[in-house]
Amino acid sequence: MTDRRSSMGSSSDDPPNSRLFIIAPKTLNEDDFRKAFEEFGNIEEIWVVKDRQTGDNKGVTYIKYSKTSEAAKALETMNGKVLGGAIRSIKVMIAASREQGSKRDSNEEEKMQRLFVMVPRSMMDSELYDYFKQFGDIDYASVIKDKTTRESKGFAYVKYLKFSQAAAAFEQCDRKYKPVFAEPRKSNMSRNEDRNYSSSSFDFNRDFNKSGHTLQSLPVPPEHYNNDGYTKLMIIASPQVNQDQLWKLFDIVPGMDYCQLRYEGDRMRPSRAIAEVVYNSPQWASYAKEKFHGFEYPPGYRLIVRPEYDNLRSTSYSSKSLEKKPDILQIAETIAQASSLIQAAGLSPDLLQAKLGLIAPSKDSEVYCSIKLPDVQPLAGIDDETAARCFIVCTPTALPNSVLKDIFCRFGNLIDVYMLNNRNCGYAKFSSRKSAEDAIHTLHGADILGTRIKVLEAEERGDNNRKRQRIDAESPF
DNA sequence: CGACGGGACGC
DNA sequence: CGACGGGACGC
Repeated sequence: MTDRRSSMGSSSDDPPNSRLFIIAPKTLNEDDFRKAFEEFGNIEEIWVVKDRQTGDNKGVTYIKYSKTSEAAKALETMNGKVLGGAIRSIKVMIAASREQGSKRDSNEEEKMQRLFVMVPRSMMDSELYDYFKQFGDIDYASVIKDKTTRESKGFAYVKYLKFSQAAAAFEQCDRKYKPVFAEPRKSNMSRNEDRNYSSSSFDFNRDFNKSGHTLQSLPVPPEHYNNDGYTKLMIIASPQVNQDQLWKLFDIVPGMDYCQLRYEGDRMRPSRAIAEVVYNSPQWASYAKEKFHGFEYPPGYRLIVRPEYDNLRSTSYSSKSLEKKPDILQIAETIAQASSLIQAAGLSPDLLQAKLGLIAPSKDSEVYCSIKLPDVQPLAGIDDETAARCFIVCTPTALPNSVLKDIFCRFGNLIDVYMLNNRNCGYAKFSSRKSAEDAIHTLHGADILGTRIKVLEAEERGDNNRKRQRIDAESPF
């Protein structure tokens, strides 16, 4: 049952793109094809299609190779060639799957030249390029990133100029990349409005947990800016945020009247923080909404900011806001501050903290982490192998990836860090044993953003591990 | 007290 | 121009 041929048959597309579809003069027979195509690799089958009744050659032939790269070389060399004294040349293509039949999609070539690969979340485009260029001429190498945070999603596209180059990468790249041939990008179909912007569908858990896909990306028409007249905002934030922090954050925008915060849920372990923030003018209120909605504070946790309409003031604000309005320079500076804050959301929490130092100077690092952290260090090189792994446990719940990365990179040589799906444990991979040991030594038992983390040496993966405790218990002392 | 991931592109 | 046959029971 481990024999994949038994269920697939040699005419299937396994490995992918290893079967040729050939249009050729009807005079050519199987031997003609064999002679011409055997030099490119191991041919599993040649099938010259004949009419069921008459037995006539239909001018269509399939050739199945063992390897994708063999089919690639054969295609690139033989397409357009004339075989065995025939008049017309042959046309060589990659056969579509049997299910797909004869229909072909628009981006035919892209399907053969582009790979979809898994990469460590630390990998950047340039590193991806530098690794994959050894297999051929790269059209582009692109790590997919979250739209708003710019964090890597952990996968990437690599497109080559030739099928044979993509095939070489597909077969020879390190298996940790788990390469597959990429599905062609969806062509100009009907522009689907797949996002649901209904404003009543705020879901705290969704917006809290999901990275990068919040209502924040909603395009807001400029007219919306001042029209509503609201001056009060409702904020939903991580329960780790306190009133002082939130006050200082929203006070960046001029004209804040007050900020009041309460917690929801268990008193000892609140589920979220809810705040009301009131500005002395609708302009600043909507400006603040614009800037802070979706902003990561603390890093990894997006604020949800929405207008509150219950308390609309008429026009009484106007005189007040006029008299309190700072001068132009001051406004410009403040906006610049706020903007750099917003941009910093995509950067490391370390850098973000530096920015936040402007407004919450003293104990911000203690909010972030209970211990003194080393400085941020560069990640491991792209060819570095994993030398040691840490096993991580977060209580009560997993930390966001951006935070994990920031914490664990500080010991140097970090390859990747991730939590297992829907669990509070995960792994950090290092290319240096010392780095892993340092991380364990420093981070074990630390408190990060209100989350207690354990950092242990990871057990060898795979086989059932004997329990150490038992052995320890048996040994005297 | 938790143990081995994940998969689709801003036009 | 141009899209899918034939093989066959062993442990």
